Amino acid sequence: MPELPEVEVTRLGLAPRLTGCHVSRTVARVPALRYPLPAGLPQRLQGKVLRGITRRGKYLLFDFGDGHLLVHLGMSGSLRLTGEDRIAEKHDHLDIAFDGEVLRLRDPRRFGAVLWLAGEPAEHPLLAHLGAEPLSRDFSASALAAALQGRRIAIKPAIMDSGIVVGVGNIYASESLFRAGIDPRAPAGQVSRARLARLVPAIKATLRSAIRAGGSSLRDYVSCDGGLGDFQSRHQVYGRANEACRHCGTTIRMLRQSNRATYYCPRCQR
DNA sequence: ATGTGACCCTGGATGC
DNA sequence: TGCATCCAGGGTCACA
Repeated sequence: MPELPEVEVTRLGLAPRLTGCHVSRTVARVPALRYPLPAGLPQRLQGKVLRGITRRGKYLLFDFGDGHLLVHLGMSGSLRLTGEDRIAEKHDHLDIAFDGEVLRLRDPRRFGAVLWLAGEPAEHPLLAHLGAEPLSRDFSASALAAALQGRRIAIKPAIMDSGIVVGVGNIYASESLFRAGIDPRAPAGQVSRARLARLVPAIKATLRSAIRAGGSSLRDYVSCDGGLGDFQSRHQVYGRANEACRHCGTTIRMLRQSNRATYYCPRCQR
């Protein structure tokens, strides 16, 4: 489920509940997700105070003062708050108890990651080469134009390249290109400046509106087993192959780019 | 350097 | 009902 909006909704839900709380217990139930879990994590976290939660791309960073716990939710991960007595279910891989509330990581496909970062997070190999934050001022038409200069890759996989811009996953890449009226197959380096000047705000607007949609179910999300917001009901093209474009009625098409499904309206996106 | 495809893993949907 | 097949929101890696 998680693209950037889902990760941000998770952060917004957890931060006010957990910031300033002490770790009373940590339980790891699997040795590894994508990577081995940090050795001695329970001992390391014991008694530590959580200073805050930040996000870089789809990575969450839990600041414990002398280091950060990095969490990535992969394709199927979720973080929920639950009671101390709630029994862990299948795929509940990690619990961190904070003064009575338990932060629980569930990830059926185990594509997620949990790492301990002792140093400056931005210098960690997983984070050091990441591109612009899409919701920051740094992500502008001119910055995107510079990053795409001379690139022959199609624009859709280009905006999913985390070295260019982070957090634009498969759903929101298709949705943003629809919103901007750009053909997903267009060579990235040849998309005009005027079109990039539409695409950048389209990405920002798509992500922000998804965050707001997730935000509407925020309390449920954090307190029980998680509604995911209703953004999917607003999808213009994603998952709508052979259905009518909501704007012009043309049949939505699906194709594969870099082994990922791309959805687009051949009339609205040229 | 750049772009593409295989792959990590499990579960749900679909079809026979 | 059971079984096989395909597909999935991410990211890394090997290779052309």
